[in-house]
Amino acid sequence: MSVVLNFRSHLSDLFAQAVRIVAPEVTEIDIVIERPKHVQHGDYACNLAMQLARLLRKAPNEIARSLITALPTSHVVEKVEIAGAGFINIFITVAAKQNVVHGVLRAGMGYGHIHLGAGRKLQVEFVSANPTGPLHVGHGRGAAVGDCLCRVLQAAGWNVTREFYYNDAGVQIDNLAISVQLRCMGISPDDLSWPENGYRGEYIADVARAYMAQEMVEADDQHVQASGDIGDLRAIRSFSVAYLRSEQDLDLRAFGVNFDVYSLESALYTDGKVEETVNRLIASGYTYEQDNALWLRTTDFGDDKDRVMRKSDGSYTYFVPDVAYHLDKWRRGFVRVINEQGADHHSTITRVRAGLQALDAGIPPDWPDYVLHQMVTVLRNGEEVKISKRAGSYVTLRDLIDEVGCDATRFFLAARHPDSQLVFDIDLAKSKSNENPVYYIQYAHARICSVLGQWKGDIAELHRANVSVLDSENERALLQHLIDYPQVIESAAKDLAPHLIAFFLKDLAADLHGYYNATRFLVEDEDIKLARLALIAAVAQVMRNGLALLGVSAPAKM
RNA sequence: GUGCCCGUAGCUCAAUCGGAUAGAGCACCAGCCUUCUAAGCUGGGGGUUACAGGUUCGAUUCCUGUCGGGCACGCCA
Repeated sequence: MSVVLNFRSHLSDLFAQAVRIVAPEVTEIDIVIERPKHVQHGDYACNLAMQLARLLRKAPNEIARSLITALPTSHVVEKVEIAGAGFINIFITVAAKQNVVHGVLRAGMGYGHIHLGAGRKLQVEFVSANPTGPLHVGHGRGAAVGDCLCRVLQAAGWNVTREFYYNDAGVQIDNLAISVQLRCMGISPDDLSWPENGYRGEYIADVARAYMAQEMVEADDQHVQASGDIGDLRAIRSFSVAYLRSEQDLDLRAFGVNFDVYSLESALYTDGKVEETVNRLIASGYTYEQDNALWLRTTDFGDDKDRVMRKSDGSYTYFVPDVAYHLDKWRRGFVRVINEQGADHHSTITRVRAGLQALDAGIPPDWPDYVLHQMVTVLRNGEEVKISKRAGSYVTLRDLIDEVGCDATRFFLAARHPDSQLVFDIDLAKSKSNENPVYYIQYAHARICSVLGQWKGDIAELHRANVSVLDSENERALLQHLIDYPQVIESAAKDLAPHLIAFFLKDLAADLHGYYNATRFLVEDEDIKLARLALIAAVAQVMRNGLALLGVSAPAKM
């Protein structure tokens, strides 16, 4: 008897065959196999009969009966029932469910990996903070969501590239260079001569000190030696950018986020890609000159007004290198690109897509994809920590990692739907108590490790456990969770919603704690003992796999 | 004013391309440690899914409007 690990796709296949017999004229129909909320509705449910009712002009119940008759037999199906308005409820045999324990133990770290992406090239661009200051909580959310998304998509079979884009060529960088230069000259933001657009944060003084001390900084691909020459704005500029990039890289590394590719806006200029993009846009006929500037008719592609490409001073707006950058992504062969950004950048979506359409390069109109996360507010001692752009003060990612820890910070930032505003309660994230979901999950894993450690047996023995004795309510619930795990990865990957992993793990941990309290594992009966240990070993494996997707550790002891 | 996102238990949040009786945690109440980690478990109360319509077998989910919160509306990024 073969072990079926993915019941949903197995059932989907069975129903597809049934449809070919019952309604051969219907060729295009989505077969939805869902998990009912209530146990009396079986393990899986199919609404096919209701979907077909209108097409076939027959009563759903009648269609359901025909479908069941036409359904090929399967050793994993215990029985099927018609219920409600025409749902077909499917009950899986207990033996098939119990076998998932062996499936998980055999697959190990690979359990839950699916082939949705089929090895296709996908790129996620995230964080992409300007090198003008330290990363703050908002960037942290982008880093956590983006990185977890990458891990989920990899588990779903995509060939994922993590990419960071530095806007190191615009007006903001000029402001940065001037701010550092002023600090080098001993002028502070309190001074009346401090420019309106200057950066006021204390970190600017750190950059200035390092520059004056002729320090050397390394940022990924470059080494920059400070000359200490106050008059050399270009030198100050490149040193400042390298310095802040290097700081950001350290923060990200401490956060467990590693990028495969760093792209620099400045490189798009030096490589001629910006110029090429401009020429192509002009050639496409969507541009025009007005008010001494060059415009792109983005309104032809759904924008609410046309956008300036080349300013009256001759330089380009940020949006031109953005288009050039995305054309480059397309040429690098990414079938799918996902840009994870703060929602305050949402207006760029229409613009970038419009620019790409104007290129007439065969790029799909809805390419690239976007995941936008909403704002993060930070709570300390029950009060909101206000950010002050004027004073340049805010809660940095580094502060959070130092104070709260990497695990809790990642979990809190990734465990909510990106679309909803997030309140980061520092005291809650720090608390080592039952209020903290991170520890709740990790504790479940540690408890299992502790039991397995006291057993002192060889894990390989568990592969031979007779799992047919696993039939209590707690055991059934845990088996079902193990079975659901690959499906959760599929949902998270399809919906670009990594927070689903966190909720799954909370549920799994709750069931494990319940089981732990209700059951003794190290009992006399060898069969029962091995079966129970095999089950919790499989649970621990899935917890490790799931936590790995969040980038959160799975400690064996707490 | 226009566009996008959000509105679910007192609080923080879920809800499987529209599915069957909307779920967790916290807080509150009552219990469980001489037995594998009590950072845990068991039970209890708590809802007109902001509001009003519409679409259909069926709506927290889709559409329209109203109210409330956030963000964006630059030749900044």
